[in-house]
Amino acid sequence: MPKPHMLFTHDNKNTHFSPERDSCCDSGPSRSSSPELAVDSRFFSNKMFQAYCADRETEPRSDRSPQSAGCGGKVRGRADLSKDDLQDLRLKVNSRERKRMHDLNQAMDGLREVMPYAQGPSVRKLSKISTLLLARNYILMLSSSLEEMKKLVGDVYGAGGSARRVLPPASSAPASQLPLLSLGPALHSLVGGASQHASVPTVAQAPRSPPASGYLGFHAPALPTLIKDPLQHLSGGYRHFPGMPCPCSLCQPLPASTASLHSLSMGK
DNA sequence: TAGGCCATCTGGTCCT
DNA sequence: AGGACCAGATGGCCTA
Repeated sequence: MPKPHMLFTHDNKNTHFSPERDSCCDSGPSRSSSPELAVDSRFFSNKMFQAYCADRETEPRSDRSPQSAGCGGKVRGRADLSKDDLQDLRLKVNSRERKRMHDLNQAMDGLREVMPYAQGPSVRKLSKISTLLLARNYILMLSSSLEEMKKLVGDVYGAGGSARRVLPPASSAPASQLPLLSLGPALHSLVGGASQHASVPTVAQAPRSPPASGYLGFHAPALPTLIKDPLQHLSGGYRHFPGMPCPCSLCQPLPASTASLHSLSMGK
């Protein structure tokens, strides 16, 4: 016997049926990371949908005032609402919550798009937690690179050199092409499993690389699954990006200035 | 088959 | 009062 709310869902990975979709407050699917909401014909023949319909049909509708039903203004307290009205309210709330989560997923997709990680149909999508952790390290790395760049420019100008002819404009290089000095280990540990679909063969990690938890900047208990096996990335490949410095630990040693950043703990 | 990840529902809380 | 936000619960899909 499924929970009541489960009557409204069907195969949430591939197809969805949501009675709430009829709500006037629904603004339509906004999700890109999850399947579009669609009515699956199979649902109309299964027991879940029949149970849902039977449930609604058996409810008395005479007490359904036009003011309290649907998205109309509510004039009664929640305790005074009929069963039908409560259900309508519940569907409305569910619809809003679903849309909110879809928007959140869309933002997550937007974040994935700007992450220096191989993307494509054959590559498994980064999980949410991996995306967030990777994004954090990416920001730290970019900040560190920027500081180093400033220091370098300062040194060059301080020495009276002709930096203008040597150094490209700061804005000429996209952020994704800045040196990924310390992102490699984090990438390896975060996407070790996901990158198994990548075409690049497995690479061995340099022995100097610190444990993944240290690079990720979070403590082990916070994410036991991700760091369950710090060397898990050894079994996965990493896709090198053309025209982009390789972030993997083999190609890029970890500078001290960046390493210090990774000792920061991630606050909750 | 267990575990990870996810979408969804739900009730509570806070804010406008 | 209504909406946003959050966390817990639940069940489905996928992978090792």
